[in-house]
Amino acid sequence: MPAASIRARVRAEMVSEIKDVARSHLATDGANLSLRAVARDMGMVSSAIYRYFASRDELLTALILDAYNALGAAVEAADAAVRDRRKFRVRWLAATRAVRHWALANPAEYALIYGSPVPGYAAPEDTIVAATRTPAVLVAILADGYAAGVLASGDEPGTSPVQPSKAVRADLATIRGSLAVDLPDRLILLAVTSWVQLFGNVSFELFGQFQNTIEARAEFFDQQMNLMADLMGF
Amino acid sequence: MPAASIRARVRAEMVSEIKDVARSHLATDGANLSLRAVARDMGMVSSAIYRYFASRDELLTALILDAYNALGAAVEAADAAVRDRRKFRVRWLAATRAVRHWALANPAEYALIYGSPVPGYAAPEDTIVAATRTPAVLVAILADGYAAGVLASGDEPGTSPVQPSKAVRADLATIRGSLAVDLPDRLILLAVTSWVQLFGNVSFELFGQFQNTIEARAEFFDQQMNLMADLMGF
DNA sequence: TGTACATCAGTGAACGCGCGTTCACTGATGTAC
DNA sequence: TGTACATCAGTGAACGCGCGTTCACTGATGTAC
Repeated sequence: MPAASIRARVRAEMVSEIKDVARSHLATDGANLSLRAVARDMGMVSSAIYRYFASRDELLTALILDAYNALGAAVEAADAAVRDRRKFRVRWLAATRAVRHWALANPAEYALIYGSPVPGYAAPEDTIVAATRTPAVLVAILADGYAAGVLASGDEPGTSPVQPSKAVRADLATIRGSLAVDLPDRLILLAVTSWVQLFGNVSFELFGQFQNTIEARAEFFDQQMNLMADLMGF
Repeated sequence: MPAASIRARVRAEMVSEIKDVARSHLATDGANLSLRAVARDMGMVSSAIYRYFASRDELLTALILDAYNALGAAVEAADAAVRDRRKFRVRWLAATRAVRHWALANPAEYALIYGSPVPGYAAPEDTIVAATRTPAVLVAILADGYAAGVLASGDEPGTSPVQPSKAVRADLATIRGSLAVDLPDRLILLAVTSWVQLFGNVSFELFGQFQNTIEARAEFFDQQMNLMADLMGF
């Protein structure tokens, strides 16, 4: 192995060690991440960090990207682990539980990507792509169910009293396009609804809104996700 | 009027002016609220703030309390403004839209109460009471609908494929007790679901998750709230 | 109504701490001939 | 294989700034007799 790539490998290890330390700081300080504190923990002088990240914002961006990808990977793995691909409700529960478990295991990173935005920080475009990974899995499960003929398209009367307006249908079309799935409006709408319900539940649990109210958190979550599965028709 | 109460009134005005200035700072700095910056904006020396608030945390707590109460008051007023008390879907839409509008008008305060928790800050018990005001309105609308015989109790077969477990039913009983409403399990569950759906939508819109995805925000929100109304049976 | 005293609001300086970022530098590690 | 040079990682000091909180103090405003 040429010497140059050794240097590159050491460099990559340093980058990931800095991110690891920064992640552990997120847990206590939230998004008020301090470069100096990270450097201190690594036994370096604060200016040394600038060899690896051009600024605090760049480090934050890296952490946000990693978080989206870690969550996305966890959800993909959970769905992929379901042997019988035609058991759509099982896949749905596996994927949504993976979101909850990842969030509970990494609360600070979850807050970084799904909590209130960091003041004065604007996420670059890259993060938007990574953010799509998780919803893509959820929609794929729905699309598979629809393709298998399990889910009703909703054309029959009585399934959806309030029809989406033209503007909403345009948004649904955008989603259909960007995720490249062939689903009728009603199911895309339900997918978004379920997506909101999923993250709404996780955020409420993590951010303390369920305190003194919902104590059987795991069971309640399953109940909610089953309700959404009922709605979608799995 | 006795002189003492003049002093008390001036004092009260100062307290509310400090809170106003602090609120305007929340908008740019998020929860990293700086006492010194607030004092500067008021043309005072930073230590003067301590005549009115014992610490930064106490000021934050006051802002959180105010935010919960302002939101609660807005929602109560929106519901109360519906003349025909038996038009439950209209009341539901009025109340939920009030949440969204208040949040859009006061994004920083919304983030303060429904965003990621401020690191190192623990909300005292008082705030929990104020936090109940908004859900109380939502549940009251549901309870009125149920009392009027408009909503199905859900005892008939086929309405809810997955029954709540014993632990979840215990949580539902707690909610029934603390809000003092007489609703069957199924409707309390749907109330919580709708509550989560409501704030999930508002948070996603405010925290940027709908960027490049949902553009017809107001119409989409109405669509979602109508869907929940369908579910509840209004 | 007038005076002595107590309460209160706000000042200004200080303590002790933290931060992001820049810059000239030292050594070590790699590259080219 | 050996040497001259370039690249790179990390240092240490400094800039200029911010923060929450304490404390002794000055005046003004209220209270009690």
